[in-house]
Amino acid sequence: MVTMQAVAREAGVSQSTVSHVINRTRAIAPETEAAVWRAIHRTGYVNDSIARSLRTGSTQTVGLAIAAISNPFFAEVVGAIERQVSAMGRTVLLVDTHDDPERELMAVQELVARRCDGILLAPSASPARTFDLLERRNVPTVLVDRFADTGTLAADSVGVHNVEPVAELVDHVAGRGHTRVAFIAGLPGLGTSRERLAGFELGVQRNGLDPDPDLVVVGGSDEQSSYEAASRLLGLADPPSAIVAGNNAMTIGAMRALSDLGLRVPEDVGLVGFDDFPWATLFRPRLTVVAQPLTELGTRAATMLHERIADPSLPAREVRLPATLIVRDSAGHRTPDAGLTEDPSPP
Amino acid sequence: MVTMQAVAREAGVSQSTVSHVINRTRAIAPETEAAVWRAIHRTGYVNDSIARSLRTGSTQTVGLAIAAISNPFFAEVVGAIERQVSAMGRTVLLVDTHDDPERELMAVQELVARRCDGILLAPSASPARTFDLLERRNVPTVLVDRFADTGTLAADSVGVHNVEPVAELVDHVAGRGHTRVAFIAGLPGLGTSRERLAGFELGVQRNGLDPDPDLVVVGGSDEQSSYEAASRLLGLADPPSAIVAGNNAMTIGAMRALSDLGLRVPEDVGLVGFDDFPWATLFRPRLTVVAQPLTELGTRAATMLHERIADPSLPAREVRLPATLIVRDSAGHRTPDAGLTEDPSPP
DNA sequence: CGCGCAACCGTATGCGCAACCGTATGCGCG
DNA sequence: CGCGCATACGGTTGCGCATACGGTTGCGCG
Repeated sequence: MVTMQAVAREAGVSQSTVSHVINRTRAIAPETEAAVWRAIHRTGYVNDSIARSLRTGSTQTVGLAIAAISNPFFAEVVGAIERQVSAMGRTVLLVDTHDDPERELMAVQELVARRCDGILLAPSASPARTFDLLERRNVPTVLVDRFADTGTLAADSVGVHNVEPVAELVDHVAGRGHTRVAFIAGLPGLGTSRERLAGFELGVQRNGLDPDPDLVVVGGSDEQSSYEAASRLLGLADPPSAIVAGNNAMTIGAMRALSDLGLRVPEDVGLVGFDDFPWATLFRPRLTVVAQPLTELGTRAATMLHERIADPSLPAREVRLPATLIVRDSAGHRTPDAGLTEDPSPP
Repeated sequence: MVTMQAVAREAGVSQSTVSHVINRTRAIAPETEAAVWRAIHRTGYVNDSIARSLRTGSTQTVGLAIAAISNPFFAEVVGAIERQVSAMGRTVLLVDTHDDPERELMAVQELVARRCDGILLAPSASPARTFDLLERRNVPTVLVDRFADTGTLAADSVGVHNVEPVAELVDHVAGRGHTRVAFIAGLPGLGTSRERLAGFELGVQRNGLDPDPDLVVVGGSDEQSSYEAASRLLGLADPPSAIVAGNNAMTIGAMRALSDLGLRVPEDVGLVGFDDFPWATLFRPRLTVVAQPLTELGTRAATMLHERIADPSLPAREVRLPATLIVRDSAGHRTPDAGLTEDPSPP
């Protein structure tokens, strides 16, 4: 272990001078500084941030607690977060909550124990105890993607508008002539699930569609349970003519179910969903979806956390980014409507 | 900040007893232990791992240095790594190398400074200085995805076979009747680029295809430069009738180029690539590709690092996982061949 | 020539913890 | 009764660093 002591000995100065050279924290004679740098390079010294952290109380670290890192949706957000956090001089500690309140609590505990300067969290369905911990330990916190009732915890939130975009998805489907439209909802309790369901109900209402409660099923936010939900939907005595799915995995699940049932999209059943896909234009059918600004989501979250770390007394802020409807082919062609974003990619 | 001291005071014992209770590191009288735990819960104490790390010299942390976290390929690997690392009681520190030797060095320096117990690295094209650092600091290292000459650094490597699978890709294309087959190669210097190019050349040779050097172009491993490479290829006086792309992003780039040129796949030009896609079966055309076992890649890498941390004197090991050809439609239908994995998904 | 002040540098301390070492107590046994 | 040993616990140190504080120069100026 090459320590500052060793460098100091090598350079013929005291350990404190080495520290000051490294941190530019007081005036140093040019020759002295040069000697120190030379010694640093000769010895291959790397400043030990563990010791530094213990001393300063700051780890220059940000905790990122999310579920399903392998979901391409989160992947892009994570990428943007890493970029921004690192640009602001910190490092990302990555933990997976697996969308389970218990594991979320443990994950955040881990981050707290590691003295992260702040935490980026995509909260699970029951984040109360996690919020408790965060508040007791005064950890600057920013919620990503999902909104939640933070109680007395002063945390910022960054996400997209969910209600209106899903309603617009329903508008679009209705405009294509569908009247019995179903919704595959996400994991109950999640902010996004709640809001998107509300958006669906708003859309059903304002388009005068069939409000049959049988048309709303819980998809559990993942592909498998959505597959089952869609199968159930299509098994109804009076099945829907179109389906709205609450996120990307559920859209795929529904897609597979339709395919296994020998149903074509959009000829037999319309299918639209929340979340766009990388390379979505290569899909057949080309899915009509609501797309989120993933990169901005990550960047904004990181920036806001940065600000909150700098001033923890900041009032809680809520940022809603726009989610935009991307019209492609999967809702059918019956009544081409106008005024919407048409995807410019090749057929 | 509630420290061990505070807990000790609260419980009426010494700080050292609190430490021993927490770490189960010596016998404690049941009542004493209970009192300590009670004090811990009352005060909301969380063991400070910064201080512990300084003392023990182990951070229970693993550094993960890769490029382009937002690439779905790496996303799945990262997910698997996080799962495995966390299962083995450590936390992941995430840094992005951006595939640039300079930034890679800084990223690894960062990880070393944070005293990671070990490092998982997807090496850039010129990793020599990074390897130097790793060796000087004796950091247990495992290379992921890309193989590289580690010199005197005793690092393990985990990746897939590249040569034979790419050659099989060429076999397949040749079997479909193509004779002028082009290759879009990845960033020069990357182990994967080198090996896949070798695989292509092997395939060209053993199938007696046109060895025209103009048919091999550098795609830079990303979508944009592959787009340009593919455009150049199709602008040739005697253009290829099929293209093999070196990774997923380059396959997409080529796809877009063909599409913009008004060329259909596979009718006008055949296109196959390395790396499968999530939801690849929804693509039209359904791409024939070589798929990597991403989850196993991550899991194995994490496990091997674990073992190397436990015993740093382990000899360097190299693990090659199988990459399997998944035949779909994108190379054309001229001569259906047999004996290969047929993708079972719906047309 | 000597004082003051700036420029430069070293000494010493403590961050919170694990672990070494030492002490106290109780108990069995010769 | 006293020795030896096991059990239970506390005091103390030092991990590597940042930083408060103090010391030592050297130089300008009256």
